[in-house]
Amino acid sequence: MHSADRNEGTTRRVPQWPRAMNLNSLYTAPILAWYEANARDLPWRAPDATPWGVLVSEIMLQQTPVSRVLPVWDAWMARWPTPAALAAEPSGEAVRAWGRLGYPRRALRLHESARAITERHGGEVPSSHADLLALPGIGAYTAAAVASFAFRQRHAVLDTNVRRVLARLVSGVEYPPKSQTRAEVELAESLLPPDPPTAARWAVAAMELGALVCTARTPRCVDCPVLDKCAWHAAGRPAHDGPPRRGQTYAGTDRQCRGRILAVLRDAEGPVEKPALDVVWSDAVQRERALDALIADGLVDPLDDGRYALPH
DNA sequence: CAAGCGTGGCT
DNA sequence: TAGCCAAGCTT
Repeated sequence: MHSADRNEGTTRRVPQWPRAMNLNSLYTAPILAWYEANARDLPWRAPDATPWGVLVSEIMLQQTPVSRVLPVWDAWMARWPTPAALAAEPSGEAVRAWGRLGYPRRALRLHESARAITERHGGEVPSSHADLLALPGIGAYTAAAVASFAFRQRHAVLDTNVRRVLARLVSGVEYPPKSQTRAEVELAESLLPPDPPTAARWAVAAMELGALVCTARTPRCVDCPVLDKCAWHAAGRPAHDGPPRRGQTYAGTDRQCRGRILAVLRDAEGPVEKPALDVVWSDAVQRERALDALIADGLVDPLDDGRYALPH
């Protein structure tokens, strides 16, 4: 059993034929058609969604399921319909509105981004990949996603869904490598339709296929529009070989402790006394370490009077 | 570059 | 049930 397309090295297959003739239309046409019929009706995909709404959704969706993002996104956009509206508030309000989405540093960075957009970009979300990438909390994926979804530009939008789809469809393996490779980026770029609006459509369609059909655990291959072209399916859907892919325990970690401390501050109307934080975690050493880290991260503000609050 | 960073639903 | 997993980023 040889993996035909493992590469990772120097031998990179460069398409010798014109872009419009290469693999891409083979995969893109059926997936685009599938998307037209099966796309979820998400508010940040609505025709009247703003670039700011798209940006907010992308940050919230980092490592977080759509179902949990929806209500928070709705409330967020109602309260802060523009970057300037959010920028005018203390960062602690962003952290509070973030609720239980998790990874609350995202809220802080989104607030920082709102201020940067207001100050450096006249209040308009920038459209260039480079300008987006320069904003805090925005990496390669999110910059490409916003440029593509909000501004209909042509970018390889390579998230966990797309990486998995391409791993199966083209490479014939169940899961992509643990960390993104150059080869994956080149593959994704080679599949991009030439026309920017179509490329943008393809980007969201490939993601949606990964989210709804080509899922990590139990793929619904019977519903797949490119099953007949899928290398993984053709190979008999071989199981992932190699070391287990993850393993993040949560109970008892600093993360859980941080979460409990921050929850107290989110749910409080104003500053709280130290004992109110102490009761949420019995191990004092770990608790103090977590609190110090929260302060260092800017998520908690230690007041002069000894109380604690969400940041300004 | 591997590790750290929340939370909850699903199997 | 206890992992596995979810539109990643930063250091």
